[in-house]
Amino acid sequence: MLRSGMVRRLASGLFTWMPMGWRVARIVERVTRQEMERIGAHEVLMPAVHPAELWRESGRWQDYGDLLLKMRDRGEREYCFGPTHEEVVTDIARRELKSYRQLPVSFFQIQTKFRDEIRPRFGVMRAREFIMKDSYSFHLGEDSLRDTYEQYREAYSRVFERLGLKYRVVQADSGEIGGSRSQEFHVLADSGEDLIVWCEGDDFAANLELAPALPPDGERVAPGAAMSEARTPGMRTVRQIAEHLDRPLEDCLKTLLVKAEGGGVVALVLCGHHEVNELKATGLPEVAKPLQLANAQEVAQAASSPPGFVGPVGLRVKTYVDHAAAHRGNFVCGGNRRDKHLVDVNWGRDLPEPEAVDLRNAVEGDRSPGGGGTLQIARGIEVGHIFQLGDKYSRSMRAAVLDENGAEQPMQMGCYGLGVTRTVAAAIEQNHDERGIIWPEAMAPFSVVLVALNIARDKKVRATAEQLRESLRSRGIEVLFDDRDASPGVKLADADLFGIPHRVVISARGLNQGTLEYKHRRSDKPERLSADEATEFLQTQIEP
RNA sequence: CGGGGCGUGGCGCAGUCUGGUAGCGCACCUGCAUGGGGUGCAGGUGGUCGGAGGUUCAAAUCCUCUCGCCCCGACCA
Repeated sequence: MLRSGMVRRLASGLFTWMPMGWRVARIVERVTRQEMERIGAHEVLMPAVHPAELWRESGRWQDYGDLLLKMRDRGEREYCFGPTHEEVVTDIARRELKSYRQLPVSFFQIQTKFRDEIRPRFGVMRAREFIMKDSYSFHLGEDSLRDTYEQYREAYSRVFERLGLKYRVVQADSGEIGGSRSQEFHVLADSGEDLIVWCEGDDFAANLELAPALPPDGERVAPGAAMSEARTPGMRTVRQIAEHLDRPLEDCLKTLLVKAEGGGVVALVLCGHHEVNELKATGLPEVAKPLQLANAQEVAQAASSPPGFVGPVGLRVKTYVDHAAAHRGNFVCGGNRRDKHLVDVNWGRDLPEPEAVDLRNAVEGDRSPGGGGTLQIARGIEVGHIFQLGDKYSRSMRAAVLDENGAEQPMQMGCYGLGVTRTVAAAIEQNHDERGIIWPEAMAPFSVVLVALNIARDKKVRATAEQLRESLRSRGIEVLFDDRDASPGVKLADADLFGIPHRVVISARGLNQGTLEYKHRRSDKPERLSADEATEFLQTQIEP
């Protein structure tokens, strides 16, 4: 949808913002800036290029990995193009902030960042160079940090509210930036890269990777028929097994062997229809980080069978069982022998009671951890992320103030990012149809588009259109005036593509009856408008 | 990083296997017609065939090297 001329690609992950797109980006900037100022944050502009020594101090010269674009100047000094500004702002803070009386304080900037993404995709959504509003706050004590964090959460909510986007705030993993509590802001869109989970009945909302999957309610079904062996030649996936044995997928347990910390393997058992959650799995003490599947050799050694036929019965490695799998009775699982599975297996009868833990991704319909009902899942695009960093950077970079007792205390820090350019892309992903973009009123590059048909030849059309344009402009309404000498089809199709909310068509046909035609981008039935009252009418359409 | 694919007028592609005058659609320019959902007819402009080297009488085409881009994958038995 960005082919509408909003941006043009220069190279992988690099885009030029063309006039129409840039207007929208500036609207996002403006709204964001206003909300930042409203909570008392101070705008600054930090360098885009940072000296290596600063990043070595925080340890992230290494930790940030290949995402960091590194470079040298003529004197062979090392630099990076800033992907984020914790180091720089902490350096400012430790020079400028000496007393608790200067706190709390927060700074923000709207800056171009660069992250050397492994694989830039989805156009501007995951560009390498992008514009971000980033803020940093400094505090004495965690209470103050929490207060400011709350203010930012509300400010961000107001930004997305004002832009007219459907969004959700979810609990998030703080990843490599570090720190404790963090939340993400997601614009809901089917093309989103992230899965987010929430419950309408309570205030639970989280990124899928963090959402707990609760144990099922009720009693486990009682054991039935005795355990038996089934032939399953060449069947390596639970789906094939379920179909072959005519059992529901939930009843077919899969056993994943993953590499263990310091060698060997660990077994993870899940229901066939569930997926392992990497964050949860690597949270187990024995499991190696990052999560890696065992290779065929390791599988053969541990289970005396090829991959695909591994099961928990008689398996002599450390085994963790997901709550849902531990709750099943009379289930199917691998037989630890080539082409064999076991049927009607029961915990406590055919093998010991399992060590049940939360291993899987939550699925739609699961019980909410908030207790208010069941979970819903949707795709989202992460457009904002707020963190309580604590003293991670202030300690490693020695940024401290004196408290009221004259004792030196590392400052508590928060950081808050909002992707300006990504928000533009996300808005389009959320609001479009087969004809093009449908901008929310607040984000539209123009409020009104005037489509003057046959303007090159029809003097009356031109005069009326120009008059209307001036009259709208004088009232501060942003107008896009299509005075091209192009066929009606072209002009109308472009008007739809650009997604400007209010469209007025001026044509000879209408003018003969003294009327213009008005249509909202979301509606499909045009209405007639007397030429004289057009300005008034548009103003009332736009104001509310 | 691994696998696959593609680089030929501004854009999208054919031509490459089998070496021999570089082509098509769209866009652009000119003229005429048309004028409410990407309009028609006619005539035009525009190409170091990604780059370098090699084979050959002759290279977009064959060989070697190189650069760029796109897609998929990076583990869920």
